Amino acid sequence: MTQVAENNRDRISRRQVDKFAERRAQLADAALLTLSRLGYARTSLREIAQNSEFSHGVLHYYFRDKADLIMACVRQYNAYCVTRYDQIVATSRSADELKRDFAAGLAKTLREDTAMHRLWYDLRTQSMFEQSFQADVAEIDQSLERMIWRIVSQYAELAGSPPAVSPEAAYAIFDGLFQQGLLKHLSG
Amino acid sequence: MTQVAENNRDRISRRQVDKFAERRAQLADAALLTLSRLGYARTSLREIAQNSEFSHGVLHYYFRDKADLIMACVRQYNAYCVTRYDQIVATSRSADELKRDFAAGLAKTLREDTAMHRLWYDLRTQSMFEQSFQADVAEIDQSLERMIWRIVSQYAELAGSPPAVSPEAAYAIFDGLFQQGLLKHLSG
DNA sequence: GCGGCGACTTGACAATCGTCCAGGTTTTCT
DNA sequence: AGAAAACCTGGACGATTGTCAAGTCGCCGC
Repeated sequence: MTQVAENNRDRISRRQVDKFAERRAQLADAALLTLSRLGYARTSLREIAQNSEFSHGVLHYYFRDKADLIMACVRQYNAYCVTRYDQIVATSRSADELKRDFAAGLAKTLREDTAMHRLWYDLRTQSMFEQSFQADVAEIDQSLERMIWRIVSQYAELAGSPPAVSPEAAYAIFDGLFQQGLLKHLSG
Repeated sequence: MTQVAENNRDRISRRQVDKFAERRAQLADAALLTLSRLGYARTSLREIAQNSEFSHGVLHYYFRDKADLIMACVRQYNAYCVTRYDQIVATSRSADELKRDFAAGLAKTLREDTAMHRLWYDLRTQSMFEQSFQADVAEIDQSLERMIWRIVSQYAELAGSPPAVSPEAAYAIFDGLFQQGLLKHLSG
């Protein structure tokens, strides 16, 4: 175990978790920005640091190695987008309204958070090659599936008929449509 | 223009296109193998050459640079998979048979060509970041869309009812389902 | 059989990568 | 205030990268 990791333990035991975790989150945010701009394959630790207000050395003070940083980014992304449509589900009064609001929400985030979405697809694809990413990516994928299922089941309830597909299929279908939309949007 | 590129011209004018193109294809094949094993982000030219029967220098003899090689790989992949299901479309006699055979074909290639499929998703995602990939990737995507549409429209004809969705949506849906299947298959 | 050209190898290059460390600065605690 | 811990910087390292030039081998026409 590295000295940094041991220091982390000490900090934790001394109730300085907050500051440490805050800076980790701040650095992970900066990393997310750079990653979404360049993609996983072209992002270096120095580039990440350059787009933050710190030097490149600090990254190994807060993260064990590059994989540790990337996974922190993935987890941060998770919190970032899971609850995005719960508001729509809660407030919609009819099936048509839900469908229209959800479609509008999808279109809006596809337009405004383009870079972040393509980063998600990038990292998910990386998990097909790098086993260490699989667990975290699968967790995010499942939470996205649950999010879609909340929409679909609420829609079915408002429409008065049971959903036609399984949660897995529903998520896969919406994801496929969204990904194609993203591809088309990025090429004009 | 590099000297290599000028040499290419000369070779072309001397009707030695065949040998040159053959070796290019052979090297692109070796590159596809390595790419599907490691993914775009972790594949180096030396690694590609090591998994072929040549040295690393030869790659710059047949390809302008790394991007040129990667794009040759993408184009090679195109020919590799576009006509995969045409046999099924041509021989199926009923809607149910078509559905069953197509599903079986999808499942089989998902199992047997796993690495190649994840490479396709990797390269398609890279095209979201690297503009130089966009044109070729979009062309493959469209040919895949046409392939799916041949299936869907044949199915609709056999079933005696018009297709329920557009070609773009049909492809996006099948692609989403296949990609989820691939993810699940790669994690167990 | 010999000169020249195409095909390929080898070694080197500058750049960049992740990682680590020595030291300086700031904060915290007594 | 002074000591100790925490935080951060900047440079250095070995490895690896894409690229390229010099050189070797073999084949074909003259």
